[in-house]
Amino acid sequence: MIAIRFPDQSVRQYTEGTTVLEVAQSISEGLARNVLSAQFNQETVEAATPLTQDGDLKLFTWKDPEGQTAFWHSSAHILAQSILALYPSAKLTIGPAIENGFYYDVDFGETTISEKDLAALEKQFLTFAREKFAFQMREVSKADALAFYQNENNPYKVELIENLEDGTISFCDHADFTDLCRGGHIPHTGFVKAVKLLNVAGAYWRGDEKNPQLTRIYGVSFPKQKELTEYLQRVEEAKKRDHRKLGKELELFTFSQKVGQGLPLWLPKGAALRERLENFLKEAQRKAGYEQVISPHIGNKELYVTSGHYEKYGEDSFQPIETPVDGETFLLKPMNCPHHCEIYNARPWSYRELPKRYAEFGTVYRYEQSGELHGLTRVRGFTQDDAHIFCMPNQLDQEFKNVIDLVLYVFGSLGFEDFVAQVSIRDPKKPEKYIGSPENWELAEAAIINATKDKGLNYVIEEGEAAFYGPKLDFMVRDALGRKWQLGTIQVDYNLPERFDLTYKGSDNELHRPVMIHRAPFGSLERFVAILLEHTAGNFPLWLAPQQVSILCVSEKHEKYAQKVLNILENNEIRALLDNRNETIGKKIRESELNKIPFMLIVGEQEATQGNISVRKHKEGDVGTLSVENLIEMVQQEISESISTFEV
RNA sequence: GCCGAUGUAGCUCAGCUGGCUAGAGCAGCUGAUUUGUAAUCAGCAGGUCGUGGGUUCGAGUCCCUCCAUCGGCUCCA
Repeated sequence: MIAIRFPDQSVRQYTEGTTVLEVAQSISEGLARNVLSAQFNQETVEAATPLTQDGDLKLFTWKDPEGQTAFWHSSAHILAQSILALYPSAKLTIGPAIENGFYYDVDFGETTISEKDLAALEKQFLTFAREKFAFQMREVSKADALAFYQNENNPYKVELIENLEDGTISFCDHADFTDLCRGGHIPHTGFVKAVKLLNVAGAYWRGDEKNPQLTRIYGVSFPKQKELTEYLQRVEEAKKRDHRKLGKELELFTFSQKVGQGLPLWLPKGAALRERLENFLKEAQRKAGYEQVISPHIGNKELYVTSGHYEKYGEDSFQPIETPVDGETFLLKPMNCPHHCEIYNARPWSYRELPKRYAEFGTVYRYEQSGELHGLTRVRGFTQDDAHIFCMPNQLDQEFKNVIDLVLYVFGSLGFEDFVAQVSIRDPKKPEKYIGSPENWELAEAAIINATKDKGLNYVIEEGEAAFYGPKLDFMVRDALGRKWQLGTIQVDYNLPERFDLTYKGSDNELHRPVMIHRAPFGSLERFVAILLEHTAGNFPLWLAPQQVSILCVSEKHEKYAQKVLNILENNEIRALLDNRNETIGKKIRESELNKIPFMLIVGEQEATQGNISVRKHKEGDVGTLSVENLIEMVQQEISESISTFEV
């Protein structure tokens, strides 16, 4: 007999060799029907796995992330089987479960696969799924595994197996289909009742641009048709919050082919919104001891040679600007740091004067590859809410933590609670990507991790995500479709101070090297506005709304009174607009609602005589008749509730 | 940059396998109407069908080039 302990700490006895599924059956038939996968003593096991020793067992259903992973992983197997059924000469590579579904990377040789081909694959997929083929794991020797794929003439699987240890290799069979696999399947294919193959994309073998490009087929599957329908509806809903769509509808920004791709044009409402964000941050930074500086949009090539940016990005940048006579070379400013280093270098500093905190809304230009441009989130010209802090090494920890506070204040004020703090460090396998000494890198990485820990932030460490000059703490936020974007960033840099020979005179009367913190709470105004749009669906907090109030005249007769109301609001710093067009009140309300204007004031005969206004709130409807003074209080109250001041 | 898809009026879209002067709604303009909580009515105007080439008696429709956009990959100082 073996003793199996469950997550609720209860223990049951079973005969040795009882399978996971049988254990589930002993608890309830319903559970047994729904078990997708399991964990035994921290290891992933399958429903058919016999248990041969005492241990902890966790059973996963569709409600558990582990259950979904097994479900989608298994779906990838069915997809691969379907691909081979329809394209016998296709070569399979890898096909994992992902956050929302699964994919399979396939070398189709000369055949091109397009989205038109997915319907046939889906049909084949469901045919196989309905057969209820059981997934069965088996151990294979490395030699046998290699022989199997050499026989299939599949160099990709051969390469994968060559990198595996003999004795750790397993295959998974279902029906007559076999795949190299570590395990973690649902009991049989019949659990998959609905599938949608979403799109095809090119993906480089092993994620390396130099390797051949494979065809990736993305899909998502569910235990019930209804869940698939709901999923697709959610995606459709999310698309309505696409910042590109909202930006156009709300007249915030636009793009022009004549101006150039990736170069946003801010319309008046968008520019005003952006200006308010800038002022909001400027005010907080003023309190936090920052000083505003201004630097030009171009810089001498030597500046970027010194910083190391030229060597790293020169070839892939906008190409140099040559002057007509002197033969000098300038570059469009791709980042502000070198300029700020030279501002620091404008005079000698005493340790008594540090830290220096130079802030600038600096517009920079980067030649992003055309395929990478994406609305406002990835552009070729954008404005960073940049600042550089020059401090003594013993001030680094406190300065870094102060910046964390500032970023958290900014995120909190704008409702970004769902961020991931990501510590971006070097890729240990690619030291050639980074400048500076390993000792300084270790100092910088330790500084970030310690400060982040001390602040009690939950964080994840991502290797290979550091900047070439230093590690970062990045604040990642998702867009409407769940894609992650870096907004806020804080970076520790020991390298640029050396390259620019930055110094301060210490109490010992010797010259010392300051440490530099690069930081941008928004990241860039463009990307921040984009993500803010997707989060709010254009319903900005009142203090940010391009237009806070619209005054709607019932008829042109009441225009004079409406004008008076408008003047009072404007005198109280409320952004209001008068709609005195010859249209019905219903139409004016409809348009104000569509424009997501927070307050609508209906002004007609009654209001003009009584000297009050009828108030309607966006998405909420009629809130009754108020005096103008009460309305002003209401607006001011809502503003002060939605934004707090920054306390140092 | 690479893989796949898309591109018709300011916006959202229709236009079947190539065949009359390319359609609709909204927005715009003109006029009527002077309106009470999500679209008043009528009329008018608006398109070199992304660009350049080709096939054809004939191209919005088929083929190629380029450009832009969308979904991925790679990249992101």
